[in-house]
Amino acid sequence: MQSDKAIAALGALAQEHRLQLFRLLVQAGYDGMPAGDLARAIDIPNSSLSFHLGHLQRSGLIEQRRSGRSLIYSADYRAMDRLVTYLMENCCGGAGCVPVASTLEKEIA
Amino acid sequence: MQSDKAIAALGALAQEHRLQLFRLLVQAGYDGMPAGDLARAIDIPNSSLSFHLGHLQRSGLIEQRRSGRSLIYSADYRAMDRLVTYLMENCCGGAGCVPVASTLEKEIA
DNA sequence: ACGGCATTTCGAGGAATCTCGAAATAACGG
DNA sequence: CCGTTATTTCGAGATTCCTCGAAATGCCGT
Repeated sequence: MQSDKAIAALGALAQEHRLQLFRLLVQAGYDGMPAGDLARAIDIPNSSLSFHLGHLQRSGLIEQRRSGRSLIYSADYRAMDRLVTYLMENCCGGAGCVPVASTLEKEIA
Repeated sequence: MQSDKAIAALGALAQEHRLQLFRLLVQAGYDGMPAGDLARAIDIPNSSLSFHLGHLQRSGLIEQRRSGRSLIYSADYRAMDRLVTYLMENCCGGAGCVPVASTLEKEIA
């Protein structure tokens, strides 16, 4: 994952309503949830909801499909996987969130 | 970790310069780096650098200590660990969003 | 084709973010 | 003390973000 993609994903999650939405969709699993249910669940106007869903979608974290007159949103687990992997590899010093071995030994010594 | 802390950390990393800074500090290990070196490394004015370092620090991702006339910044690996843990527990459907983790550890070993 | 339901797009206002020069603070050496 | 170096704070301008009502779009049942 390139850092600009990571920034887009981080920015998408760095907002109260969007993080709430994404967590709901993660819980909902592959089936996802229709927009209406989401709006009701977090109690915001439809237009605001749509703005945030669009943001999450543009960042690649969620997907959209149609079912009748409802649009169903679902989390893209692979995108989230790529983000977490990016963070672990680039922002955690390699193995888990622990600095690289050399500096770690220095700290312990 | 509560979601408002997670949002602060995500927002702090969701910016080109700040992500760059944090990655540099992760690489630098516990020793960290002085502000001047950071400004030179990513080529931005000192006042902008200070703005972003302040942001990262307020979000809890980095720490500051003084050494002579230099201020040394270093990554707080535990904060990053908490963020990644939060994402895995709340945004990855429970059972780990990162099947590659095992292969990563293999590479390091 | 028409009416109604689910959702998005548009537009505008207000808030927050980013940038950067200039002035202020802190620490060292002489 | 004074000058120099390292860094932060202040202030203003430009840009982006968030919100939400009103209008538009898409789909379905009749």
